Amino acid sequence: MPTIKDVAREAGVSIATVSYVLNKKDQNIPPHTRQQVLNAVKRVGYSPNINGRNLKSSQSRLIGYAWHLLPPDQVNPVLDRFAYYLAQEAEALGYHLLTFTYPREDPLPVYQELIQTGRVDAFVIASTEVNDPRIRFLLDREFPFVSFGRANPNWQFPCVDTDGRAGVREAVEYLISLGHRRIGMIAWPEDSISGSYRVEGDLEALHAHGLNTSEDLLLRGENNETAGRNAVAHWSSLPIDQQPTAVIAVSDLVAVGVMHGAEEFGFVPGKTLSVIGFDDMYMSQYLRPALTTLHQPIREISAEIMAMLELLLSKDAPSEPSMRLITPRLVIRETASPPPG
Amino acid sequence: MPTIKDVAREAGVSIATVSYVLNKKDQNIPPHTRQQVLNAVKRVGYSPNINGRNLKSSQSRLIGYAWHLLPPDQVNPVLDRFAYYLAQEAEALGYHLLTFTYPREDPLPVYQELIQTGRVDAFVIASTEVNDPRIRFLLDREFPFVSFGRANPNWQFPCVDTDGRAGVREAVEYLISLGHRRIGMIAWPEDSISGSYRVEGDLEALHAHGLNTSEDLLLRGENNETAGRNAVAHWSSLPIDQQPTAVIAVSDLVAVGVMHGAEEFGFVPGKTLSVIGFDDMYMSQYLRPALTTLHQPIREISAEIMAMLELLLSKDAPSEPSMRLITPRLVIRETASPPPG
DNA sequence: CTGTTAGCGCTTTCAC
DNA sequence: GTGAAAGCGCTAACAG
Repeated sequence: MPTIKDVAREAGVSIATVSYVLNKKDQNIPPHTRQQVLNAVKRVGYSPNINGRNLKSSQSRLIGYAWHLLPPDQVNPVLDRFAYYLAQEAEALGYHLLTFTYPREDPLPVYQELIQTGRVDAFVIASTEVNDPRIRFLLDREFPFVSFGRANPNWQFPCVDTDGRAGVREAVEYLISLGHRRIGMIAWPEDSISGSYRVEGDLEALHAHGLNTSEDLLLRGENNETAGRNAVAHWSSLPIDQQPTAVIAVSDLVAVGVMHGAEEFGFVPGKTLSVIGFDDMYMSQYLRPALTTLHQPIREISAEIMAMLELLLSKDAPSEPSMRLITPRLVIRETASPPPG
Repeated sequence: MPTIKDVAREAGVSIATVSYVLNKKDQNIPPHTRQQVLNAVKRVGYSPNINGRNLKSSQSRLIGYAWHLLPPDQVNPVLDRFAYYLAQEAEALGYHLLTFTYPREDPLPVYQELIQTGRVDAFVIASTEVNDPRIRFLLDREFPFVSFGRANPNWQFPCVDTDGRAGVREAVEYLISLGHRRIGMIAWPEDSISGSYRVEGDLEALHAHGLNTSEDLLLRGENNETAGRNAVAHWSSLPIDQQPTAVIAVSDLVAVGVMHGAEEFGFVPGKTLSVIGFDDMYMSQYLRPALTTLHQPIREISAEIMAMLELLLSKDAPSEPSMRLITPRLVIRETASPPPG
């Protein structure tokens, strides 16, 4: 690979001059010399070596993003798209994404190593949990990062998240407008942070309309198909006038379980039992009936995150850490209709 | 961040000595000095800066992997797991994965740039196509890479692939053993390379048992749900004694379409119309009935690819480019049973 | 306007 | 056994 020296020799100038024209500094290079250099660059096929540049400027122009493979080969259908868009946005700003993995029980050493060796200039954190140790760790070290997802309302850090509360509120309002009066929800365990916001949205809308929010209507489970089926099993055991006619599932995956459970227990999904999911995962459009769901605005989130990151990385005096909530979009397909009767 | 100088000062030795003990060269460092250095390293919290190291050794210890977002937000359910395992394997060998994107119509400039700037030491190529221009490009420049997927039988390059032919052959044999005699297949368009191997496996098994391979049984379409439904629509219009009793779908996504189409046209998926898919995507286990499918051995493939890459990157005289085929595993669930009657 | 030069952090050859 | 020093490719302060 040609270096700056080759170009200098070829153009008959010094390496400094080459660097100047390439970095378009305010140095007044006369057009003639500049052209000479540019020609030489083209002739020898030169691009600045990024390692040399990085060493000099002590940066890496790499953003670390940790991948999360959930227990058994499970991939979060939202996060894979997220990573793609993140990479794309990063590239637009002259960065690249370094994707890495870590043992679920012990993330910190990996982050530590990446920082210490100067591998990355910043991180994007996803799949946050309550009091996420990674966020605490980075905050303590004042290492730049932006998170997709909240972790602790008392910590100040730059963060973008889906507004699950507003999304679910809208979904419930929609069901109410369809005529539903008993609306169930299947949530994640109480320690799930994004799950909690979604539940809040549910309760808010229900309260606003003076509807029943009894315990029987709010069930919880892990993020899998079984959780949905179990919930329907439970509801079908209730007296008929206490059974919900519509359900909000905390994720599309759970919604799939609801649809299966519905069939199993004598409901007609989308007819005698309406369902609304959350995520809009790729398969959801192909389910029968096609799933009405809240679309996670992944693309906007990625863009927003990278914009924040750029700000952090560019200005020396980082402004107040801000938090941006982005409202999911209700995608109306076939699983929500007026209640029977 | 502390540098090697800080350690040297702290330990009262020269930077060379520090480097020697850290790189465990055969230099005979007496245990006492070595310990002194190690203590100093710990005390100042030092890790070698990777940019310095990279510049010196003119490498980056980064593997480039291009992401592929198919048309409308579609993510290949296999490739996201692939990327995860690839990252994991790379890390085990002291590399990291740099994930990048490129415009579908014009990949080369992005690869070119990554090479020229010294950003990556090698590439892993996935989603290969016939005569894949990226492979031709890298071959011409003698830049190290390993591909997941074949491209041209006349080109010599290191490559790992799923043995679609063997997999489909096994699936068809299985259907035959169940008693099926008319077995259809839904393939991708003829220019799909991995699709062609899967078709070969189908035809081989059919021929071996002297079964019908008429044109009506081999249908083609894009990689989506519609392709599966269209195929069933076509078959249901055939005289009953020409309709297949079982179908091999070239992917799980297509298989989903078959299941929907089956219901729509009066078949019972898994009963009056057996279906076997390909991929074992995450959702397949949750379909009703659960999809019998060929599991892509993604983990093994990633490991094999990284092993090949390491060989390429380590030895100066790269051995013969080899090709490894890995046979998918038939995962028997609920969509294949003996034919009716 | 342009060139000389120092130095980013590291590895490694060559001397002592 | 250990250290001095060169140099990887680049940027930028400083001369001239």
